[in-house]
Amino acid sequence: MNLSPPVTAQFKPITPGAYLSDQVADVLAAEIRAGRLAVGHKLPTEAALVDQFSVSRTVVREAVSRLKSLGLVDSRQGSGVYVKEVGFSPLNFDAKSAVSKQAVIQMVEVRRALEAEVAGLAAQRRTQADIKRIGKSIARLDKAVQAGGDGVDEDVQYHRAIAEAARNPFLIGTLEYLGQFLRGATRVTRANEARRADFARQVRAEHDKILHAIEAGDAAAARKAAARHMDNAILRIEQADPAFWQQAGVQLASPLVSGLPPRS
Amino acid sequence: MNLSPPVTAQFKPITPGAYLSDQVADVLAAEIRAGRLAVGHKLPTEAALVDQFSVSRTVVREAVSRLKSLGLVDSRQGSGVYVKEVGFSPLNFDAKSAVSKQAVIQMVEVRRALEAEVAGLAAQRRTQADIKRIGKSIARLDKAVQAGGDGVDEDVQYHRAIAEAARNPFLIGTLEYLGQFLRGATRVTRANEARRADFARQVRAEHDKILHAIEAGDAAAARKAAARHMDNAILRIEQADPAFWQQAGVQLASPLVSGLPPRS
DNA sequence: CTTCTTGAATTTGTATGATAACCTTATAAA
DNA sequence: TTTATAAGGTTATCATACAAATTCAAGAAG
Repeated sequence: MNLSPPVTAQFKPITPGAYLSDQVADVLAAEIRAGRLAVGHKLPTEAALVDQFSVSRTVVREAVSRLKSLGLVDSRQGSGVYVKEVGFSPLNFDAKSAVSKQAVIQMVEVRRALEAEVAGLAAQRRTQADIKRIGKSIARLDKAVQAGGDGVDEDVQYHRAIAEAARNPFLIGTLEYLGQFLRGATRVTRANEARRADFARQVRAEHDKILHAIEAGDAAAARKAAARHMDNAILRIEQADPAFWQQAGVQLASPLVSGLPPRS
Repeated sequence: MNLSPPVTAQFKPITPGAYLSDQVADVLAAEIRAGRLAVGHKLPTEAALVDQFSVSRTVVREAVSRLKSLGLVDSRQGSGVYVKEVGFSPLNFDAKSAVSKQAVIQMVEVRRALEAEVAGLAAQRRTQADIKRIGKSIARLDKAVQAGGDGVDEDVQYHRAIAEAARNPFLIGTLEYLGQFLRGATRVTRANEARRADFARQVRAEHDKILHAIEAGDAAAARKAAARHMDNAILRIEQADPAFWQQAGVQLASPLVSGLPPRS
């Protein structure tokens, strides 16, 4: 019957001092990565782990919970916790890369490809509700701009609304990932636009053009409009305040003091 | 005094059906990523969260525990839970996604966008050395096919050679990331191609067309050819052996590369 | 003998209460 | 002003109980 668990002996010093759940989670994660708990196999039951580690069930459960969020295991109520097919190495650009102008432009090149695809798919798959959402997001952007805001958040919302119309979670995910790095640059370029009414009008026109192409179901036009929008974004970045590319570097390069929370 | 917490109102439907801790963790993670819980700020206390979500403290603690392992927060006993300086959260598609036909097609849609961009940029930026490398990779692919191999590795090399000509490390990185998930599907489609000489010829012609457009410096043609190549890939996937979509899960195991977020 | 049902045992999910360890703040004392 | 001390708040851990889902074996039905 008990053919699965390699019976992980008693692997534990578990010293007090550090959090117990951390220690248990680390030990279990190490066991899995070392292959001593092979994929598909069942972990010892919570009760067994409680015994082996001499900790409470609370600690064991929190540890397992963390393994779950690390993607190392899956739990099935009534059955057990199983080692998952170990995931793929995640995509993780160097955060420092995000601060050079060249890197930002390169990332926008990636985004240009994705935004064009998203717009094209959205044109093919959009519903009336999608159109409405996108239109509303443009309205919100206008409102924010007129109120004197930079409209960064609204701009993100606008692009997200289009992405959702494309019905492709991987496109959405990848774009959001890129968005993390481009947020700073977006803020600068939008601030730039705010200073120049012609820029603002141009951006507004670009947004409208994309929406209309999507509404018309014209995938080719939507792709072209979205790509154009990103091309212009690159131009606007290149014209942005050069000072940004210094100060931003400093701000992001500062060694984070993950220890203490800021006293505001 | 209580100047920090943005008092996250009551943000919750929390429907039963899925695990409560998952839902709470998702909501909190979304709040943080959306910036409504700014960095350095303190999360509501466990007691407050219990009230707001109407769940037990067990659930809240497991949810917070998962946020910790995601690197979104840090907790300090006796003080509270604080939103951490969010490093950029890596892109990490669910590995399970790689085995459904629909998901694979959606990923190829992402890849279509990127391959088109890559081809276009390569056409603009290629050097003679690039052309030579790409041509060689095609030759290697031919050789592998004639030798009876599936040519998966050579196919990857071919696409990588083009990507390098685009001179954009982020494009390369994103494509390689996707490649992890699509490797299994690629193997099947190529096996499919190997069985049908007309398919093999078609693929070979597509590869040549991309290369020639890049060589000619015709970005538009290169984009179109690459997109076409991916469109056909989707068609070939749809015609692939349906049995694959059941068994596929088994062979996806890959050596994991310490995907753990840095621990303090 | 095979197949299906049923029910007990197992296992994870959730709820609740209690205690310990640690932190923050206010107050009192020097 | 500075330092101690006390009080309360907050997270960490432990313990217990029940709910929900699964597993498995015994037994009934064919």
